[in-house]
Amino acid sequence: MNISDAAKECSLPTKTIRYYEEIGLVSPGRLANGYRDYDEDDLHKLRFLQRARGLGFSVEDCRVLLSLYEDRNRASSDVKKIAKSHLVEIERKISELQSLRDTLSELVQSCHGDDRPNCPIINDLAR
Amino acid sequence: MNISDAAKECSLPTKTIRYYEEIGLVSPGRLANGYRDYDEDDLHKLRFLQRARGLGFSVEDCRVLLSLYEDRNRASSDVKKIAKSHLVEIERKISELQSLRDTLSELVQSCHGDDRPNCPIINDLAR
DNA sequence: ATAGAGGTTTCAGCAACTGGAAGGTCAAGC
DNA sequence: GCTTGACCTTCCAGTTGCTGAAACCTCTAT
Repeated sequence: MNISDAAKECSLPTKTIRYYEEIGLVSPGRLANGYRDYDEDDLHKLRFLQRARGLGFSVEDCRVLLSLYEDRNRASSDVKKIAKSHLVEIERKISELQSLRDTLSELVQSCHGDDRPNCPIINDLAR
Repeated sequence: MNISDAAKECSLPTKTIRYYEEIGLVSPGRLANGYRDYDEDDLHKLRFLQRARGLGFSVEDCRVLLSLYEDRNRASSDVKKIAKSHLVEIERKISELQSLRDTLSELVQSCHGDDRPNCPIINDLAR
């Protein structure tokens, strides 16, 4: 299967797929004309990457997850460890953003937003 | 005031301060020896940037906010518009992360995390 | 023969810094 | 006067995860 069909199949841009190859995540075979040729195994990995990235795992996490995915004997605790620490990261980000939102939304609400120059938002930033 | 004192004063790394100068956000004077020399005005701007970046405004937002900050006649609605759209962005990110967290936390919970190879997380990613 | 829709590589750029190298400057201590 | 160490300077490269564009090759259809 050529790259654009693989792209459709896995919901990834061709650019991204080539990039994943460049950094050693997927290595499709090549046809006589030099075109990349994706088999079922490659497609599986690409779908795996698409899902894992979609869940916010870093590319380096994905590299490890892929190798665990390919290792029929890995312990589920190895996978769980990565997922858990990613989860902690996500939760940290959420609460950080929530406190940002609270501060910012107070500022926005206190600003009348009219033609006059007085602005509590700017005042706060400049304080 | 030299750069490292300014850095302490504004809670910013010197590298960042030089970077802000490079992209035209702050332009301190120079001493005879070539050292940067920050006056109160520069420090105000740096503190402003520190706060605004801390609130998650992009550097380009900060550029606009700074110019509004310096414009004694700007309308508060100009500021409010930027802050509001930033707020929307933050709220979008929060709910995105929340749904990520929900999915991931289900997966993590369903994985027993022991020595055995069977792993619902990997299974899900590979599906 | 040619047009166009694919494919290939390589380089540059995005955001917002951060690290490091190579070198100039300054104050203190001997 | 000299050295040491802590500053300062500039410039270049790297980070993350792609994305755009240029220059070129290949295949298919007309």
